[in-house]
Amino acid sequence: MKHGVRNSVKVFRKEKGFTQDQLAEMISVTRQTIIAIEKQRYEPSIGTAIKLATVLNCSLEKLFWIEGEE
Amino acid sequence: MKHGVRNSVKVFRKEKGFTQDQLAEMISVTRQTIIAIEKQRYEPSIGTAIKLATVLNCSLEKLFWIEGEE
DNA sequence: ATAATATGTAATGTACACGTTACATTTTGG
DNA sequence: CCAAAATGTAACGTGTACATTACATATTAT
Repeated sequence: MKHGVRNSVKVFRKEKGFTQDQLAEMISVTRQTIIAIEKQRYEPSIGTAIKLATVLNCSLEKLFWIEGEE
Repeated sequence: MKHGVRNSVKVFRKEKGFTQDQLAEMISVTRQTIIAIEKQRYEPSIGTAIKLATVLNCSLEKLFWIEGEE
């Protein structure tokens, strides 16, 4: 299990009409971090995840889930 | 902000009557990881957080929050 | 008391989250 | 079209989540 966590950050970001750059700045990370998360290259810390859920105005459970438990 | 994320893992673990050892095994991490999380020494990945919320039978939002936003 | 069980601490190592910079490709609007 | 904006890729560095082992201190039960 390289990393079983999936997310729908890209979906919610587009829904809000944010660019990766904007989203990155809103939660104080770099655009690279947003890209990596959206591309499911790595799973964020709970801190980054909470910030994402907050600015994307959705629950952590809807944003992140373990593959196979959706 | 060393790490602004707080958690109530210890509270929920005790509520369920689990030992650190049991909890660790349930989510496939070492006891050290549980201790470090409970002692707020570091914030877990979203993957570890989801597993904790699952076995402790509570929402991520109740288990983890950003300090000052409780 | 004391033995078992649970919790904590400490040292060392590895993998990976995240930052920084730079450039390349794709998408969008005038 | 074409230029600007958005998205993606790559290389390298740093910090830290997490593993492993070993030992020390609390807590609980007999």
